[in-house]
Amino acid sequence: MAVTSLSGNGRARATMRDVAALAGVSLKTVSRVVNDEPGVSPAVRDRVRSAVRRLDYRPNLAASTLRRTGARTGLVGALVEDISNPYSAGVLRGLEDVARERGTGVLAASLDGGADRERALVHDLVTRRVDALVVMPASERQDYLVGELRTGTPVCFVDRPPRGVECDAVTVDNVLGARLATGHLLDRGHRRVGAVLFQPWISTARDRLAGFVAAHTERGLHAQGRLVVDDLTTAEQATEATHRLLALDDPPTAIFASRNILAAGAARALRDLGLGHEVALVGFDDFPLADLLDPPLTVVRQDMERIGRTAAARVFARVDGDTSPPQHVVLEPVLVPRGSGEISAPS
Amino acid sequence: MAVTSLSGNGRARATMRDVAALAGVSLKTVSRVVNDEPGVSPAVRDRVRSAVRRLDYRPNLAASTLRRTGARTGLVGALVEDISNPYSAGVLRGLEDVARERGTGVLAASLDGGADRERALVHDLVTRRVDALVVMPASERQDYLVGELRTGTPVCFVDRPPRGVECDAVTVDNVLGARLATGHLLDRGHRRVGAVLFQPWISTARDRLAGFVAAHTERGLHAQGRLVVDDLTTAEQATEATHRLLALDDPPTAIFASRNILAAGAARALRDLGLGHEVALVGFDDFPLADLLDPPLTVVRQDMERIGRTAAARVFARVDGDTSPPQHVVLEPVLVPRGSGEISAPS
DNA sequence: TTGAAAGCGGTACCAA
DNA sequence: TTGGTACCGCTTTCAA
Repeated sequence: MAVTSLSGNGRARATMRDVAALAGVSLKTVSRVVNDEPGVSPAVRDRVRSAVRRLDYRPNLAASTLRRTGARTGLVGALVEDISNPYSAGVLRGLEDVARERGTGVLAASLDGGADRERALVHDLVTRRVDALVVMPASERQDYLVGELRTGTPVCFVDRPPRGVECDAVTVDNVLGARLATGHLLDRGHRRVGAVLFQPWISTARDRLAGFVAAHTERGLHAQGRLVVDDLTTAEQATEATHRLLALDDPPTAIFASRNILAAGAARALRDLGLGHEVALVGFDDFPLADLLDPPLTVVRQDMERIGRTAAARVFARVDGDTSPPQHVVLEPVLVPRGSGEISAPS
Repeated sequence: MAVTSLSGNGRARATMRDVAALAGVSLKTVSRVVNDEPGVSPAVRDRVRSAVRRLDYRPNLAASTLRRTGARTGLVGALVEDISNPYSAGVLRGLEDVARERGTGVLAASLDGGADRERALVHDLVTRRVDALVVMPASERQDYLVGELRTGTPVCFVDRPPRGVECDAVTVDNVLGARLATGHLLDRGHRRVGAVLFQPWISTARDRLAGFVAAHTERGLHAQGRLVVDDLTTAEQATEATHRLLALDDPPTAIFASRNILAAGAARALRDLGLGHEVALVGFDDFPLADLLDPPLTVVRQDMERIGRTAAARVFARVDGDTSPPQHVVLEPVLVPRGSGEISAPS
C-alpha cells in the first residue's frame, strides 16, 4: 500500500500572481477567470484554468474578502445550548443543510447555559465577521446585541424569542404543546396530573406551565399547585421530584414532563417504583429510542431540523437584502402517542 | 420593555486608521496596543484603548491574516458522519472544548457517508485555510489528501485510521470491543450468537467482526457464518435482519449488534417478538436512554468526547510545530453491563 | 478583450 | 517609545 507522509512540509501556496505568470496573462485576467466573470476569450480562459490546476492554486478568501465591497466570509455563527444534545444537534443539522447550498460554513459553539459565554461568543463571532448569527439564547435579555449588531449582521433566534431587541425568531408554540400533552392526559380521565418543569425564568418553561394550566381550565378543571415542581435542571432532579410527587397522600395518576431530559428522569422514577404501566407520562421534546422504552414514551415533538432550516432561511434572506420587519415564525408541535400517555386513570 | 430594532442599518465598521486618528497616534501604535506588543507608554496605551472602545473597533481578521507570516485563521475544520447523531456530536463537543481554550472555532460539516462529499469538503476547508482538520472518514482511501495537504495543514483522523496517507489518528480498539461484547455473551453460556454488522468495506466493521470471531476462537468455539448478517445501514434493516435470524431453525440465543443504530433495530425486533427477556443483546456504542430500555441495554462504550479532545490535542500540537512521526492513539472501549447482555443461555 | 495602478485593513521592517 | 513605508493577495476602476 502506497503511503505518503505528510509531516512538516509546509510549502507555500501559489498566488494569483504565480498563475498569471505561468499563463502569461495579467493578474486581472486570472481574477476574471477564477470568478467566472465575462470578457475573457475561451483560449485564454483555458490557459488560465490549466495553470490553476498545475499550481493547485486556491483563491485566498482573506484577500478577496478584504477588498471586495459587501464582503462575505461565507460563515454563519451558531450558538446552541450544547452541540452534543439531540435538540441542539438537530437544529444545527437543519441549519447546515441550508447553509451548504450556498457554500456557507457553520461555526458552531455550545453555551452550556452561560449568559456570559453567550455574550463573549457573539462578540467573537461578530469580530470574525460572520455573515449571520443563529442563536439559541442562554441569557434572559439580549439588549447587548443592539451594540453588537449595529453593523447589520442578521440574527435569528431559535427556541426562544429575544428580549430587549427586535429580530427574527423561530420557535414552537410551547403553550400549545403543553396544552396538547396535558389535555391528552385529562381526556383519559386523569384528575391529578403532576408537572415537572425546568427553570421558571426561561420563557419556554413559563409557556409550558401556562399550557399545562390552560388545558385544565379549558375543561373546567383546576391545575393543582402542589403537583407542580419547577426549577429542575437534570434528569436526576426529575427522578427525585417524581419520587416526591408519588409519595404524596393523594399522588398524581399522570405526569407531564416539560423537557426531554426531565421526561427521562420521570420515566426512570416510574420504572424504579414499578409504576411504568400504572402512571401515565407525556414528555415535551422527542428523542431517539423514546419508542423503545417500556412503555414507549408519548411525547410532544418539535421538528428541530425544521427549526434550523427555517432560521437559516430567515438569516440568508436578510443577508440577501430583505429588510422587512422582524418576523417571528411559530411552528406547531405535534403529539406522538406511543403508549405511556395512553394509560387511563384508575377508576 | 425597551426594544430596539436592528433591521437594515449597516453602518461601516471603524478601522485601525480611525482609531489612530481619534487617539492622535500612528497606525503602528494602534497595532501595537491591539496586539499587546511592548513598547508603548501607558498613557498612549490608555488613549488608544479608549478610542477603541468609543469606536467599537474590531480588528479585521482577514486583513491581519493576510499580512502576518504563518497566519492562522483560528478555525479547525471537522468532518463527521452526521452532526446530529450522538456519536459525531460527542466527538465535536470534545473537539470544541479544547479548541475554545485557544480561541479557535470549529467549522463542522456532515458527510452522510459520502466519499465525494468528503473530498469536496476537505477541498473547501483547505481553501478556507483552516488551521487544522479533524476527519471521520467516509471514503475508503484518503490518497487525495496527499495533494490537499502539501502545504502542511495538520490532519487527524477519528473513528477510523487513514488509508493511503500517513497522519495522526485517534480510534478505539474495535477488535477488543467486539471481543468484550461477544465474550460476555459466550461466558453466559450462549453457543449460538448472532451478529448484525454494518458495511464490510468499513474497517471498523471488519475489526468488530474479527473481534466477534476471536472471542469464539479464544474459547475453543466457532463463530457461525449463518448467524452473521452484514452490510446493514439502518435501524430498520437491523430489525429485519434480527427477525430473519430468529426465524432460523436453530436460532441464536444472543445477539451482538456492532453499532448503536443497529442495536436499536435489534432491540426493536426482540420487543416485537416478545423476546426481550429471552434473547441476550449487546450493542457497540452507547447512547442516551440505553439504560431505560426494557431490559436496559448492555453496551460496549467508547468515550466520544475523549476521542474529540484527543484529536484536538494532536492537531494543535502539530499547529504548534510538533513534527514527530504520525501517531495513532488507540483508546479502549469498556463494557457496560445493564441487563440485556446478562440474560443467560436457556439450559 | 485585456491590463496597469490604486487600495482594502492590517503587519513587518527599519528609521527616527 | 514612536512613526513611515512597503506590501500581504486580491478586487476595483479605468484606460488601452
